[in-house]
Amino acid sequence: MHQVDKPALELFAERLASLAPLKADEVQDLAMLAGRAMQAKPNIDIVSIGETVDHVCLVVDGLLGRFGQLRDGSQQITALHIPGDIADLHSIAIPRAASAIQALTTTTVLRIPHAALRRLAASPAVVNAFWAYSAVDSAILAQWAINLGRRSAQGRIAHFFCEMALRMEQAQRGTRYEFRLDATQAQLGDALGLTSVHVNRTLRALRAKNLISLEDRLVRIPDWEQLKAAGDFDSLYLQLPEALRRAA
Amino acid sequence: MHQVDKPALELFAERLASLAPLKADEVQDLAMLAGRAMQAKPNIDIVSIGETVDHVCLVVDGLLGRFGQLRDGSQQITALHIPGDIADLHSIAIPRAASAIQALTTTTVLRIPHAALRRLAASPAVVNAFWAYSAVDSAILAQWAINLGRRSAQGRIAHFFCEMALRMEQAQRGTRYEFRLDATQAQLGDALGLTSVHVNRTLRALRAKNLISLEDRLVRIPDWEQLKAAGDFDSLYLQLPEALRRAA
DNA sequence: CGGTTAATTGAATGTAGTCAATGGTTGTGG
DNA sequence: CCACAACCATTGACTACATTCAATTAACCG
Repeated sequence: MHQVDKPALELFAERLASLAPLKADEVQDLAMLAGRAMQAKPNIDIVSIGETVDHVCLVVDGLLGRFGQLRDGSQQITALHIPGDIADLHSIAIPRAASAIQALTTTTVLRIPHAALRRLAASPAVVNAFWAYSAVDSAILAQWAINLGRRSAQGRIAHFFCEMALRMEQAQRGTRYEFRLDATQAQLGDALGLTSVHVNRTLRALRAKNLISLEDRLVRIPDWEQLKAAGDFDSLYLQLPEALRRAA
Repeated sequence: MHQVDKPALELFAERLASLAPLKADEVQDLAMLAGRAMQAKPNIDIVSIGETVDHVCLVVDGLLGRFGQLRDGSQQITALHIPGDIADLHSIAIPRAASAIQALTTTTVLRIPHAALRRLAASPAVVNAFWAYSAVDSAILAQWAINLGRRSAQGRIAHFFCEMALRMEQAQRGTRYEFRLDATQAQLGDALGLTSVHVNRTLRALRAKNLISLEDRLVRIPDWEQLKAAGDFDSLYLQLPEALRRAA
């Protein structure tokens, strides 16, 4: 029997509460938001660049990415979103999308209307929580940029896995030592600014050093401290709640 | 006689107003915010990673950068801020800094207390404008990541100059065809994820193609359309006001 | 006038990209 | 049930873009 995951919306509400003080009933209201569920297939825009949206995308199950596409056909993933994340909460503040959103694997998305969120945002505490959530998203993006700009392939992948490990743990989709990452090596390349070939070779090198093990999309981290060192990773930017921050 | 620039704080207030509807008196209040002015010298943290700040940094004159520093001493600039920008407005939502802030050249900074901004943020319209401002900052960061991850050195620099050109024009510090960028080639390298040597060679190549001309930190763009093409640049993400968007 | 900082150039090196081929797995329709 | 297609991971050989190391020149400053 498969254990039932905590509802994504509840995860989201709790994360907001961990970033800014919210009253119990505000958290309640957030966790009870309604929306339209949909299945998203890979390689199809859920949101396209330039589109003006009137809803946000909550990841219920699967993996969503924000994509920048180049004229020559290559693309760069600028953010990855796991269950409990809202991929474009900022669209409330700026409804015109500057980057596309696509699923990496078949993904269940809950589309929540801006209108509903704006109603809750009448409370100053809630707007502040929304803003703080966006700010963390932005801090993650800054680390992404540092990763792309200044780290070697091995360091990049190590840092990336460290981040995903902690986020997965926070989302209760595994632990930092073992979690499932449903992306192809080509998609990892798009996230890391590498080619799929080089991702493959670099993963092999990391496996050889016993920094990670990876079979069938299941990532295992035998020695957290060593991987952290290899990726020059510091979890500060994730703004983890006290409870999760131990030894992160 | 040097023409007097429009006050940075006024620029900031106007930009907020262009991102979200604000009442005239709200714009007034924003433009009259008080703070403590300071001179910032290059290579010294104005804000350090992990620090909890109680004020934001408005650039009055000069150039500020957000820095990520790596263990090995290399660093990646994740954002550049010109007069009229607040480099860390998000610190109101998340006071603990995830990246350092430094000046690239001697820079005049106005430190405005969070408390003063929070007072104005009592108005829902103002919080929304703050959030929207942060969201644009984040969209710029996403393009930065795309630049670092997927563009060639020439494309990167071309894209970067296009962005700075339009932002300078918006800040009334030059035009998109000619503006002053007070950064060394090593600093450009830190922004672009390249070494100073390669920045130098790539600039030479761009000059040879007549895409830019550059002497004494003055950037000239003889053919805007050509540079746009070289950098695969689309200004959408900058959310420019109607008036500036022509042919951008 | 040294001393520092920045730009520029050359030569050698190295990391990651490109092109290409193979094998494994899955899914599907005849 | 098998043949075929599609997708993904893996590997090899070659290439190319960017880094590293090093040296020179120019500009500026105390």
